[in-house]
Amino acid sequence: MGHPRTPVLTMSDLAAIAGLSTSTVSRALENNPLIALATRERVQALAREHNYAINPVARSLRSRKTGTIAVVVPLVHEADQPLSDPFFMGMLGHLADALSERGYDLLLSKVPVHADDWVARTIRNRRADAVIVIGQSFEHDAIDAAARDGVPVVAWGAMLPGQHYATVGSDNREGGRLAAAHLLANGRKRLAFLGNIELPEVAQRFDGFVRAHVEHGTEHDSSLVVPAHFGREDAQRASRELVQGEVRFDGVVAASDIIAASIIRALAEKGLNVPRDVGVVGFDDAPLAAFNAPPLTTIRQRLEEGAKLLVNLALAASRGEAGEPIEMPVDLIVRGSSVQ
Amino acid sequence: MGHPRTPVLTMSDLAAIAGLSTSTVSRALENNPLIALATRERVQALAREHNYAINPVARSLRSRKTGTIAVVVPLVHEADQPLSDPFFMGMLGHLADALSERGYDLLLSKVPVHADDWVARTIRNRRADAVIVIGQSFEHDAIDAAARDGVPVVAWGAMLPGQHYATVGSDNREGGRLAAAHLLANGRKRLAFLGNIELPEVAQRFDGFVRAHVEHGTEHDSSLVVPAHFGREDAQRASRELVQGEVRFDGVVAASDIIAASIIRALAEKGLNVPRDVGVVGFDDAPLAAFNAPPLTTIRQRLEEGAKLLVNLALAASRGEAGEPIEMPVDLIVRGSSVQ
DNA sequence: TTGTACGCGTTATCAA
DNA sequence: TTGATAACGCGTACAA
Repeated sequence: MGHPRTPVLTMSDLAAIAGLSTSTVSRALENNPLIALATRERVQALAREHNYAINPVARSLRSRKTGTIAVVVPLVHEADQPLSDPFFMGMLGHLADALSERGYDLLLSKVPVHADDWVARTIRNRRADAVIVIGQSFEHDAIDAAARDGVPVVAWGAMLPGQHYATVGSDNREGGRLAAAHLLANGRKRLAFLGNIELPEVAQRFDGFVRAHVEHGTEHDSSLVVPAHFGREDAQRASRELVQGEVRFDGVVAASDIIAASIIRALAEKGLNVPRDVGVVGFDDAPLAAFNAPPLTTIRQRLEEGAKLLVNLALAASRGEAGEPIEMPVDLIVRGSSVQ
Repeated sequence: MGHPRTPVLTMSDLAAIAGLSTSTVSRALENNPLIALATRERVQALAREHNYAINPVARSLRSRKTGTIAVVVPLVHEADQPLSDPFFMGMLGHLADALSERGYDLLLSKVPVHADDWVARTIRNRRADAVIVIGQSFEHDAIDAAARDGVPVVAWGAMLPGQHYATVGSDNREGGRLAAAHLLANGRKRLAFLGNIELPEVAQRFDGFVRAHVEHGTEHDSSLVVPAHFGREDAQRASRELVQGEVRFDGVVAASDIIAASIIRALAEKGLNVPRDVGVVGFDDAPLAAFNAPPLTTIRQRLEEGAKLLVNLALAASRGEAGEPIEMPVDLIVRGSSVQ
């Protein structure tokens, strides 16, 4: 380490080597047909030979494009480490794929929400051509304000009335409805809902949960609605709370697979069996869902497709084009946690 | 969207507003004590008021610092989506934390290995102040060459003789030894090893596996060494292969928790019970390990600490300072998959 | 088909 | 304590 450090070649160095002007070299490297084919090939060969790479920073300054998209993950609670949530991970991976396919880099930011207006600041810090926010969280207003201001920003999350930015998200209401309807159809009578309904997406899932009850001609017990954040620890805390409460239940709709796994574990600790005593439905269809004991019945979100759409919208936004919110269909995946 | 787009304020705009020169403003924003305190405060207030933010690109061009560290994840196989591996995700999350604590951004690249010299190219593309490679994979030579060339690069992975870059990694030999010794000590007689020993880290784990046999006065059966990549699909394929093979075994050391979960599942499909019929030890202590059925006995890697060390080394490297390879202790975590 | 000249927005050097 | 001026490395009108 700390070795030779070959002096970095600059474009004018390369021009000197080639006996050309920098403009010609610049155009040749871009394969600009204005330049004679022979010249282009010679310059490109020279560049390879001398290990020359365009300085992306200078290029950005001049062209006002960074070739980078920022992905920001709002952290709801300091303690949360949501990057460990399989949904975030999966989304991140697919975004990385979709972006690199388009030749873009991914700048990752985890930003503590409500730390003043850090989300807005991060968004405004034009270090990237556009910003993708994973999960509006409580930041809808900040994102919306930035978007109104002309910041190219899109988000994964719920479609909200009057929003000024494009979103891609699952049909959360349908997801919540499918989950609850499935349990009710299988003879479960008293369903609990585990999730933080202050988050727009979760609120919509809960809407669907309520609607399924209406459609089934029953009512849900609001004392069985327990707030649980996506973080593993809080999911465990909330699960224990629900299990140790006095209100009986025989079905649970959870806002994520992590939460579903937590409640199953908490039930087991109390000697209750899933699915015999309680049916559980998760959300996400995370990779772990199939491996859980028992395998999780869950609502599948189409992450890969969603990531591609988000990237499309983000790139469009970076060009100043508007985009329409997209709501993606979800699927109920029935596994062992809900049926015998 | 595509709205007003407030014209972006430049530093000289702000200077004009303040009635100062750009030099003074630049220094005032940096809180340079050369500038009168009153002036500094006035400028900073003005900046906030007008929503001014330094253009990071121009700043980089001039100062030759990007405030960004690149994290590259070599993809061994096109089909692999290693970002879904809990180890990578965890590492990434902790790196993001450690970097943002130091005020750095994280540029994420997934690079297809052996796509010519893409790793080297990415590394050389000074879009970041330093590069952290997660998992040397097969790229040791490329990384080493870049490092010899003066590229500030560090890696998570195995300590290899004569390397020119700093590494942080677990004591893989001890990990492999602990895992195998634990199974042997509990009466298992015939141990299989599931993992791709062409990867330096896995090779070292296998070394430890062999060593445990020697210490125990037994021999391992080389037909029970089955290559398995970290990807979920290949882990399942390899697990089925091992289970359907003719050679009997009563213990498995897996190179990751994902692989451990896969073999347990494959055994279950064949009607074999873990831990009764076969004892299984994983590697990583991923969050899912405790949730698996049965909960996984595993070798814990100290990710958070490792991430911090990697960041320290990367920043040191960006300053041209050398760093020493670090090998971190591992711990055997005994859970239900290895003992009754 | 190639070259000249300027500017992107900042920081560093030197002078005042 | 502040200001003038020159880079940083590249892209692009405009000229040749």
